[in-house]
Amino acid sequence: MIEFEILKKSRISDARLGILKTQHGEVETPAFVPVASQASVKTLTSREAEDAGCRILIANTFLLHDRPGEGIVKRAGGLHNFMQWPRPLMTDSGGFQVFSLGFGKDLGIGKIAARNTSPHIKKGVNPAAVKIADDGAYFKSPFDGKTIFLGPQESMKIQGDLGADIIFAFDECTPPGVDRAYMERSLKRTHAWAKICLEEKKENQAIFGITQGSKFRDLREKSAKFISSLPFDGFGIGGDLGENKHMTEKILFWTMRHLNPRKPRHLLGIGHLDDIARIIRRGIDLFDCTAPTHYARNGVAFTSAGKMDMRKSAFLKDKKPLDLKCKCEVCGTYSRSYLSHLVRSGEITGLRHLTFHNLFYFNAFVTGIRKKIKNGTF
RNA sequence: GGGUGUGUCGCAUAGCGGCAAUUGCUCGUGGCUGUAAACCACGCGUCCUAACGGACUACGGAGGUUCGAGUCCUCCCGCACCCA
Repeated sequence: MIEFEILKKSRISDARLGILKTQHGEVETPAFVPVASQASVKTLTSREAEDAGCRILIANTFLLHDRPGEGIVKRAGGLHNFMQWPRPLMTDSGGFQVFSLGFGKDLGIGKIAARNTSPHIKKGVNPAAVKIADDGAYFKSPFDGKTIFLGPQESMKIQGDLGADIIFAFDECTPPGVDRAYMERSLKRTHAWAKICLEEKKENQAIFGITQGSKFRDLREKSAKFISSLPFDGFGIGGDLGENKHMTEKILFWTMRHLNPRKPRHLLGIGHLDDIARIIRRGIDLFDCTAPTHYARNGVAFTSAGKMDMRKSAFLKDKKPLDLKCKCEVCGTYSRSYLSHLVRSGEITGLRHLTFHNLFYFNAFVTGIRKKIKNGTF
């Protein structure tokens, strides 16, 4: 199981400094949780992920269930052994795929939608490739089209077999644009599933319950209160987060004060650089995001000088290191020119270098914030 | 010297006489927040238009046939292969 110790609370914000203790070691919080959906931080070895400062990763139930299947992982001795990652691990429940393979795919939107956010998704409407029912979600696999059913029981069984230190309850991650009636019904399901997850999960695993509610204040509050009333080991804040960052902050504000303050809070799927300070100030302890790894593979580096698109030919003539202030191996070794060349040539090593740097940069960024909380300036 | 092919927008390709012309790559621009993502979208002859759209110039070169030619014919040039 886990223990969560809060070492310090900020006086100038809701930020807190803590230590999350698991059977596979400790994580200083606030912490960034890099995404290793298919039991891999794409392009990196597990050792390299550690070298880039990663201390905890999150893998994905739906994807690992689809392939290779949790049985393979279980027989390998669990996820830690399978991927040779000795440190703490989380698994997401598959709830995100209810969204990403469903309305997310249909509408071409993310969790924070800049458009199409009027409440136009009505109760009873289902996305094309996911049918959401009271007992769970019927997915059409994006890989071979076969039907995959995932409900709270299934998710707990799979996550039990995968064997991460911390698992998440199975929820419906709603898209931006659900109307109130849709959200009310969805919340009933997510809450019912939360209780089932608590009953079904393995004893030696910690479980975080997930709050939902879209952008409806009373539903966000209701969900936070309900999930907090259950014996979860921590909380995930999920679902769509409004049409802009201002709304995201409001949603966080409505939610956070109803969550048991002694338990860790994980903001699911949010963590662009300009979000990180804000959400930590709101009291978030953990957050995962695909941005650093995903952008890296699309040629973009995050640096102290801002986002840098290494696909641009202009960088071919730039002999400076990627980030002049970064202490990572990549910045200490290679020029922008070389990295740009690798990216433009489609060399996989270029994607590795950017992934390594981006993770190092994100982790260092959060380490910097922890220091500031420690010395009282954050 | 003889024969058979073949030359299309940077490269590679498609193209029953109605075509600014297919597709892939390159190139350019934009996007990516619990990863369906080393991906996706758009653009890629020139000029005009806010836009629908329009005008010009284009399929090795020069002629020709035709209402109309990248597509057919003749000659020339380049390339490939085969026979001497």
